[in-house]
Amino acid sequence: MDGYPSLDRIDLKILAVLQEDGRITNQALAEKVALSPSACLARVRRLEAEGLILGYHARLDIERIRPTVTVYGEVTLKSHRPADLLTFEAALAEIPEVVEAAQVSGPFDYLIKVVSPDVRFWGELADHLLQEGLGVDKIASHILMKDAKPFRGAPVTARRHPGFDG
Amino acid sequence: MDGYPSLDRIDLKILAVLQEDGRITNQALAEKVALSPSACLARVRRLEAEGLILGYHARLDIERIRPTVTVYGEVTLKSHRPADLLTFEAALAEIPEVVEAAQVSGPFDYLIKVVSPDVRFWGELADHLLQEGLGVDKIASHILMKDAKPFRGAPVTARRHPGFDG
DNA sequence: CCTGAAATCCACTATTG
DNA sequence: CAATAGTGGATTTCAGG
Repeated sequence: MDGYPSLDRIDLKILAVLQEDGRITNQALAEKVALSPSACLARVRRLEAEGLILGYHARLDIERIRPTVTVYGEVTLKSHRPADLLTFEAALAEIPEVVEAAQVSGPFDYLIKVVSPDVRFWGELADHLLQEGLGVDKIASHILMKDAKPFRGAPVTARRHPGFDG
Repeated sequence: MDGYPSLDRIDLKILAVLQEDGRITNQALAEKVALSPSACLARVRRLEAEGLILGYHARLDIERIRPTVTVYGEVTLKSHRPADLLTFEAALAEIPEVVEAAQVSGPFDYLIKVVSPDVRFWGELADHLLQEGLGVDKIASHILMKDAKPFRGAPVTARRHPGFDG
């Protein structure tokens, strides 16, 4: 459990810019953060090596690529022993349609996001999760009706108080 | 409401590769899909223009950049008139800590994901959402304990049946 | 729609401050 | 740690099929 790496204003700016435009050229990035290209590239490589940048990805409009039903599942397990949690997580890792999974506090244990071709597929997937000795007690599901705010990144710098003024 | 664009095997491969590695060079991409660099680039530009590729982003480990508490909020509105939904969604769009929001079916109306510096911030944000004439009835929240499977993209091609064999 | 060539631009590595 | 300059390689455009 080590602390936070020491990041100066330039590092944070680089992270913010790359999160917004992952394909910006190093030259343009260097200009935005007021650094020479070589110094900028060295910082980017350092941020990658430190694991603060985990990867670069194209964001796709999957619903326009093929028919899709996205479902959020609230999964409750029968047991909360660490080994059982890991077994369940390992199973999720093997299912490509489970695109995201979070262990959460509250009345259920995991919130999972599933991108399936139709509702039947989700039904079969839920059945599998309930049957295959994964210790799943129950699953409540919510179908995504509208992607009101697609994920585009988290704020790199924290505000102290929320506000609707920005 | 138009149908799906006609995408051949190469287009789907390009989308899959770029989703996995958004910073791959056009040359390497062209090689992977067995096309010349110029033909490959033309396809990528077409996919971008058609809106199937919405953007490119670095994926950051925000929890290692700064202290973070991620919360899922289940938001119930008082009214479900389209105008009220849009008002609420517009408010969410203005709050950078709300990193994702989905309108869903079921006993609540929106599932929102919030990245806040601490729990107090989330409390204040929830209070604001409940007070400011946005028509919010109630919010149930779940704190993220462990990011069991971070989002890295959705499968570009659909399977017919789920299975744990891959 | 593709290929292939030509020109521009960029990434990356010394080298130096 | 950062700036500068140079080279190899990539991006991008365009002519041609």
